[in-house]
This record gives sequence, structure tokens and C-alpha cells, in this order.
Amino acid sequence: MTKRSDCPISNVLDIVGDKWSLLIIRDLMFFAKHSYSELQNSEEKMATNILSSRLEKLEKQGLIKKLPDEKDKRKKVYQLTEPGIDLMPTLLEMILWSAKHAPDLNIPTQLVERAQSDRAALLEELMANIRQ
Amino acid sequence: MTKRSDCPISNVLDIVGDKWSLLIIRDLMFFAKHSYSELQNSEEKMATNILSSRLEKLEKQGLIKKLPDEKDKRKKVYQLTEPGIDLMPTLLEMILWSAKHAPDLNIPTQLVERAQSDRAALLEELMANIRQ
DNA sequence: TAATTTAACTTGCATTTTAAAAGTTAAATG
DNA sequence: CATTTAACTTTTAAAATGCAAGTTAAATTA
Repeated sequence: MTKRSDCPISNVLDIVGDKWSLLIIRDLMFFAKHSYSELQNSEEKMATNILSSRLEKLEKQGLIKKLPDEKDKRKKVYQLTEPGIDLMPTLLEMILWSAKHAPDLNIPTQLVERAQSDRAALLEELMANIRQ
Repeated sequence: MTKRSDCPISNVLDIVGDKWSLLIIRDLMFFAKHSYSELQNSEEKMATNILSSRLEKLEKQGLIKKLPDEKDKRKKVYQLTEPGIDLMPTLLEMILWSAKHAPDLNIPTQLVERAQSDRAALLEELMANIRQ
């Protein structure tokens, strides 16, 4: 999406403001999915053409990078970049919002409790963990 | 949008995961816009039919409420509900992301600095301010 | 008080995006 | 060597979006 304004929120939405991009980020972030087929098999079952176009956009925007898989030449490895990893706080806040307002969902309770008691350290830990 | 999974992130995206909804929330939150025409005139210039359908959806989801304007009977007043106000931390994180990764935009510097030094209190203040 | 303007929409239609299904290509496996 | 797997691409239909114009009720102006 082309830039609509100089607003910082609008800017984020121009990059990941659709139904699917943040679910790809989620899968890379919380579920350690790194291949096309793993991403394709996530619970929400996104169409392959959409997955393909979103990966391309996210790569172009610098949120992920795509590397050849050394073990299996058919495969590609998708990884978060630093800007991608920096979306962690935003995603965490979405989880917390749902924990509060849609408590019937699959809420990662441990994470929520830790976020309430020890937010900064939790984030550091989660993000460091992805970088490793 | 119909519910795609029990994931808390997916849940938020089902509600506000499009190009426009969070800009409406932003305008109610940071720019004290409360009428249709004010929302319509925001920098990004959303089409009136889209604005109309998003307001309807946000109201149905309980993030905003629509009240008659007592002073001008032609007008409606749009207000954030508590669930809507609770999106503040998510929007703040988006601002912080852009402050870090797209520093050429219109970044509210005061807010960013305060978020870094005093996040919890800042959020309480901003949210209380909307409730008033 | 009649004419005009304003606010909040709705409608119609063209364009763009998304979704679903099937097809392609290269590499790995049996 | 045949089959399967992985990562796509293509096709076509359906849905969402964008733009322009139209509607209705209330307020303002002449």
C-alpha cells in the first residue's frame, strides 16, 4: 500500500494493516514457523497466493528476510529482521486486549500474567529469544 | 469479519484488521474528533461509504458508541467505549515502532519520550483523559 | 419564510483485492 | 524411475474498495 499520510499509525497500517500480515509475523514470532508450508498450515488457513504476496511485501518492507534452506534445496527459510522483531510489543498488546475483552479465546495465560507483573523484562526475553 | 480462529491476535484483526478502523480509533483517541464530518476530513480522506460501514462495524463490536448531538440535531457524536479506549496501548506501540523505524514521519516526540521514561503513567493519563 | 447550506449518510458502478481451486517446477524420497 | 513435497503461479469468481452523485433532515442565511 502506498503511503497515505505522515501519521505514524497510518504508516504501520500501510505496512501490516490487513487481515494476514500480522498473522505471518505472529507465526514467525511465537510459533517458530519458518517455511512456506508451515505458515500455510496455520490455523487460519490463508490462501497460497495471499501468503505469497504478503511474504513478498513483508520482505520488501524489510520486516522479514528469505534465505535458502541449506538442508533442503526446495525450501526457503523465513526469518524476522530487527524491525520485524520490534513488532513484538504491538502484538503483545493485542494479546492483552483480547485477554481482557475476549477471555473465551485461547489466551496464553502465563504470558499475560508475566506481562502484567514484569512487562519490560518479558519483552526483552521474548525478543532476545528470537534473535538468539 | 467472521472469526477465523481462537488466537487472540487473530481476534483483534477480525475486529480492526483493515486499513481504516484503527485510523478512526486514532482520531477519536488523539484528535478528539467526534462527528462524521470531522472523521471524514482526516488526512487520509477515507471514502464516505467506507467510513459509514466501519463506524457501523465498530459500534456493533462495542468499540464505539453513537449518540445524538444535543446541540445540533443533524449531528451524531461518536465516542470510544472502554474496550475502544483499551486499544490505546496497541496504538501507542505502533507510534513507537514508527518512531524507531520511520523517523521521518510526523512523530509526536513528547509522547515517545514520555513513553520511554514513564510508560505506565502516560497510558493511565491518556486513557483517563478520554474517559473524563 | 423561502432558498441555501450543512451533516450524515446511501446508491450505483468501475476498479482492485481476495479466495478457492488447479496447475507448474525443482528437488527429495521410496 | 515414479511419486511426493515445497514453493510457488495462474485462473476465475466473489467480495471489498473507491469515486461520484444523490438523498433527507436540520440549520442557517437572505
